[in-house]
Parts: sequence; structure tokens; C-alpha cells
Amino acid sequence: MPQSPSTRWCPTPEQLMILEEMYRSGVRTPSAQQIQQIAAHLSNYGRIEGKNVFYWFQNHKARERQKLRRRLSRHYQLLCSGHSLPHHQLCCMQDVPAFPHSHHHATPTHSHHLESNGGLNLLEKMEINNAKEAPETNYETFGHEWTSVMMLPNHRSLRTLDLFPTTSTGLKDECATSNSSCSTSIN
Amino acid sequence: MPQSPSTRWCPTPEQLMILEEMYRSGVRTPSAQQIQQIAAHLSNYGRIEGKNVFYWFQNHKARERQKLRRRLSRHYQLLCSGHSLPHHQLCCMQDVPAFPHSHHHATPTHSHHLESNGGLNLLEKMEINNAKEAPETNYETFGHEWTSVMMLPNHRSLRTLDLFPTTSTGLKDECATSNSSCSTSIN
DNA sequence: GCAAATTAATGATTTATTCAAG
DNA sequence: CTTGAATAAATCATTAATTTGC
Repeated sequence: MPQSPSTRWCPTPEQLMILEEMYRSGVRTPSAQQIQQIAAHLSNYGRIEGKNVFYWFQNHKARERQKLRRRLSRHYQLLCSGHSLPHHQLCCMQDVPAFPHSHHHATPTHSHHLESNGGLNLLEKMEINNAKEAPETNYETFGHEWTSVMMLPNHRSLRTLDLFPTTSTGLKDECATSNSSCSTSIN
Repeated sequence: MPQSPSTRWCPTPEQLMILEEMYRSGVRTPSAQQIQQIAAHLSNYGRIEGKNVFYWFQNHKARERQKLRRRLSRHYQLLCSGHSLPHHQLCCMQDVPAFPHSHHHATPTHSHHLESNGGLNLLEKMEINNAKEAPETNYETFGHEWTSVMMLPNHRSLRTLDLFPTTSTGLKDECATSNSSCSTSIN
């Protein structure tokens, strides 16, 4: 039980992270030479061989693809419910390269407090729910409805910020390898 | 009637991908406003509510952290085998295991609330809203209300939150996927 | 091939901590 | 020291994936 000497490679967390990062950066089927380099680098973090690297990429690619397929099939199911489904690149999960790219955070520049109606609406619901008796602003027994706040149609600007990049730049292997049924375009 | 009696939200692949992309971009605990916007945007791809977005980020963050922790512990095991472990990006994907800290939601100073109930135990409060009944479409049971900030009757300046400054003033649990080893002291 | 049974993922709730304000 | 606000951790619960016996 201590050290099965040569059972199978067990990636260290560092190795795993590096491999995943590489995958994320677009690496899919590294060449023999690349594999050797990768293995060499990763061997700093634990025992590893080239074949481990090779297998890892094989497996990871396959499993990501499988995951994608699952999602797609589930998506079809949901389509039956009738969604508009606008255009969007549903393509390969292949995401963003590792280099510093757009960080589009909301940048709300604070302020933006809610308009009064938002709060009113919620208070209404709270009272309905709980039949409040509290003389004033008794926050103890909430009606648990922060949800309703969120659900409020956003009357404000709601400029649907640029939060959504989905810059799939790199799609290489995933969409184009052997069978490449990755295909996008559900609509 | 084939109105799916779906009790719970089932994210479409697009929604999932966008959420994951946001997470990768550093989004961890979006503010209420952000949640609204995200939900609004994602609703283009299927039915979704703000609470789903909220829960998704909560869960995803927690489970990523859990995964990290597992890896770390396994890593310690492997350390016993005697690996050099040079320092590398083993660092924080988000938070580090055991130290939750600092929330930065500013409170809008609701200065005068009841103080009539001096010795109110906070466990009491929890018991109060422990009444779940309607099995479906119940938004009843919810305990915490950070949104209460938003529904305060007094719309004072309410300059709450610079919740999501791109400039990352109070880096809380965001730590994008870049390198820049923020490696806390792990050893 | 197919459903019932089992297992894995993950959405949704509840409980415990943490920190700050009073 | 007490308490409100926020959230992380733990847990519950349901959906999907997989396995299994026919």
C-alpha cells in the first residue's frame, strides 16, 4: 500500500494545473518533441514520462469533447421548451488563451443605487410573505426574497455590459481533429 | 402542460459556457446588480433567474476551492515521496484553503433600526424562517439578505460598494487565471 | 437494446464563521 | 459582548449518467 512502485502515473497538483493551463491555451495533440519538453518541465514537480503527457492530452481532449456532447444533447432537450436562442458561438469550449486578454469587468463605477421602486416591490413581497407586524423595518424576520430584487426587470440602463467575450480564438484541435463533430450552430 | 415541472434550473450549454468564461475571467461573487445583468443576458439562451446565477457562482467557487484543496492534500502526500517542489503556480486560483476573509460590501448605514429587542439571539432568527411549505415555486425559504442593502427604504447616498472595480482594489476572492504567483505561504 | 438500480454531478438550502458596528 | 451582514462550508435533493440484468 505504500508505494506501488510502478503502477501508474499520478499527477501532482502542479503538474495537473500546468497541463490544464496548456490545454486551455490551446494545446491538444502535442508533437513528440513538445511532449518531451513538457515532460521535462513537469518532471520538476514529480515523476513523469512522455507517455503520461501523451495520454493525458488524449484523455483530456476526449473527455472534454464528451462533456461538450452531453451539454449539446441536453441543450436539444431544452430547445423543446421553446427558446429564442439567439446567435452565439456555442462552439468548442476551447477558451481563451492564457495571455492577458480583455478583462471586461463591469466597472460599475459605483453609485447606481437602486431606484425606489425596486425596494418597494420587494418590501411588498416581504409583507405578503410574512404578514409583518413589526412597527418599523424589522429586518429580523425577512421574507427571504432577494430573489425578487433580481427578478425585477431592470428599468435602468442595463446596458448589458460587455461582460461576455467568449473570445474563442484558438479553436484548433477540438473542432478539427479526427471526427470533429464539434460544430456549433444549433440554431 | 409539458411545461416541464422542472423544479430546478438546468443551464443550457451556452449559459454554462458564458458563466464559466466569466468565472475564468475572475468573476467570483458578483454583486446584485451584476447578477441581474448576467441573468438578463443569459436569459437569451434559456430561462434563468438571478438566484440561479447567484447559486452557480457560490457553488462553482466552493467546488473549485474544494478541488484545489483536495489536490493540495494529495500533494502533501506526494511530498512524502520526496519531490523537490520548486515554487510555481500552485497558487491561488481563488482563495486559499483555510482563510476566508474580508467582505467588502459597504453598508448604507441604516442608522436607526429597532433596538427594542435587545437580547435577541440570532439563532432565533433562523428558527423563525424555518417554515418551508410550498414544494414548488416557493421562494420562501431564504436566510441571508445581502440584497437588503438594496431595498432599504432610506435611499440615502447609498454609495455602497465599489463592488467590482476592475482595478481590483480589495482583491477578495478574485484572482484571475493569470500567473503572477500570488502564492501565499503554503509551506 | 431497454429500463430498473446505482452512482456521479450539481442546483438549492441550511448551518457556521467572520468581521464590523454599536 | 451583542448583533447584523455577508459568505463559506456542509448538507440536502434532484437530475443525468452509468451500470446491470434481462
